Amino acid sequence: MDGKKSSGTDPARSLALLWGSHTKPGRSGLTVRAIVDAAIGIADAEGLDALSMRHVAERLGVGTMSLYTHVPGKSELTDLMVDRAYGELYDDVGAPSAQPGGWRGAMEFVAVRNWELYRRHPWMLQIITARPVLGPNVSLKYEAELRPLDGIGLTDVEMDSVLTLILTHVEGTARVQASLDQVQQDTGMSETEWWLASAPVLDKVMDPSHFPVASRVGQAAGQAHQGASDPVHALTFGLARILDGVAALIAQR
Amino acid sequence: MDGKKSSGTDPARSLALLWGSHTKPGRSGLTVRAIVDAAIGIADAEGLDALSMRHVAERLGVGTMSLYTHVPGKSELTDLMVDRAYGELYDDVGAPSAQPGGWRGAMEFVAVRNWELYRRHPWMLQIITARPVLGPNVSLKYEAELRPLDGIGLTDVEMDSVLTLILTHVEGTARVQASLDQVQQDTGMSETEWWLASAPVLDKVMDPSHFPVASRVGQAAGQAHQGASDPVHALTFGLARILDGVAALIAQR
DNA sequence: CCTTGTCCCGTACGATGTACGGTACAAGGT
DNA sequence: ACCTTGTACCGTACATCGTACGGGACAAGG
Repeated sequence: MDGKKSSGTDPARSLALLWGSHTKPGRSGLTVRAIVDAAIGIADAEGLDALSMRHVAERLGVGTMSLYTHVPGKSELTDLMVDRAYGELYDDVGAPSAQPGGWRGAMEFVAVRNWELYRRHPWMLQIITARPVLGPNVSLKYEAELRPLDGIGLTDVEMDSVLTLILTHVEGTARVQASLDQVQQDTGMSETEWWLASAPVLDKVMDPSHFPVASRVGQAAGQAHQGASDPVHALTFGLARILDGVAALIAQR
Repeated sequence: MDGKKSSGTDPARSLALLWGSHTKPGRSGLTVRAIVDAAIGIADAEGLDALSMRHVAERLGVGTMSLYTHVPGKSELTDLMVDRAYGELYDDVGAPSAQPGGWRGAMEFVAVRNWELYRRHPWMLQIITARPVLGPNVSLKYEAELRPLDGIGLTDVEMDSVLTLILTHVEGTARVQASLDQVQQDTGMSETEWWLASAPVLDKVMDPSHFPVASRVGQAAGQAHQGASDPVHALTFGLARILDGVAALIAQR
């Protein structure tokens, strides 16, 4: 669910680029690595909307079209950015499984690490929705995150399902968090400010008697979270329920 | 996590538009309702990327800039589209709570209905990531989905948390499904075709001994799902775990 | 009949990704 | 040492986007 096609029509080309060497310089010293890092810098600082080929080229001091010598197009560039960013996740493939607290502790570690990564690079959430980027770092991440689930009574397919469930949950809540940050940055209004500006209009236009449960619960939740939504709470609450559910699955064997 | 700012800087204006009358025609017969419906038609048929103001105007046989008389900008238009689409969800506010199977049956019903809605209008997933669209239909949806959770031993805040958890899960899996469909449409390759095209390159470039668990589990999952991922399975598996977790929360009271 | 306000919309501007073709450099063969 | 060939670089151009601006035309109130 990103914008245009998420990658060129040729998977072989994309894969070769992802797994190939990114440090071989052209005659002006330009490398794939440098392009990707510049792009990540821009996306981190100014958001994915500000990421344009012209902008990247300008930052590198090269002509815009020179980028196309090293990267087939923008979608391949964003794929490269995603794989590179996922490389920040774990120092070691064994990091999650080395965590205390068994599989549950490991999965909480995985969730937190992913959450923090998405907070650092919120633009990732606008890209990864499409077909997974099968790069080297993504593969390593998959291995690292599966290992703690191995040998605890789940089938291979269930291991994949559980991991997918947890990662989908983290992505979903991180997406909400990122959106809140973005709206706040765009409008200059904090979550509570925006809510305060909306409240009088809502009161005038919306009759609470038509929404008895919604208005009661919305009031309580709004008060508790100091805003329309609290992604951090959603993350931890949801993760606890999910892990309880997985534990139940394991126990019933 | 959509593109630009998700709505104008003025919440009051957006809310007034959402809750206002959409059927009052201008002197050429143009209405907000007609604009929104035309936009939805385009997004359904050609995707959100094909949705442009020019395109909408052309379909309605009016000048492009005439749209701006009725709608402040494109982001407000997409907000209107979302609220309108959510109106399709339930015929009656009591529909979910009238479902058999208690709260669990009701929540399964809610999940399936949302899932089907997103399959019908996949473009919604590219919009709703930002701050919730506080329109009339969204409010009604919130009420309808909260009711089955009322009076089953959850606090008000927990009711909101549980619903958020379920909806986030459905959105996340629906997003994957939508992405798969989009990639398939863009490239003309089915999931399995794409995988077959990638496999030889991956074999050459990726050493399975470095990813023992990942390659074993990936193999098993790929075989079971006939592709890199199976969103329908992810939806049902995840929902079962989540509801088990919620049941555990209720039971421990 | 004139004034005023509102609706309609043509033109224009600054973006975007990238196709195309030209230029200039580095390496290999003689 | 010179020529050939391939490839890296990049300037220009095009189609597309959202929408700011201002002018023209119609409806209603005085």
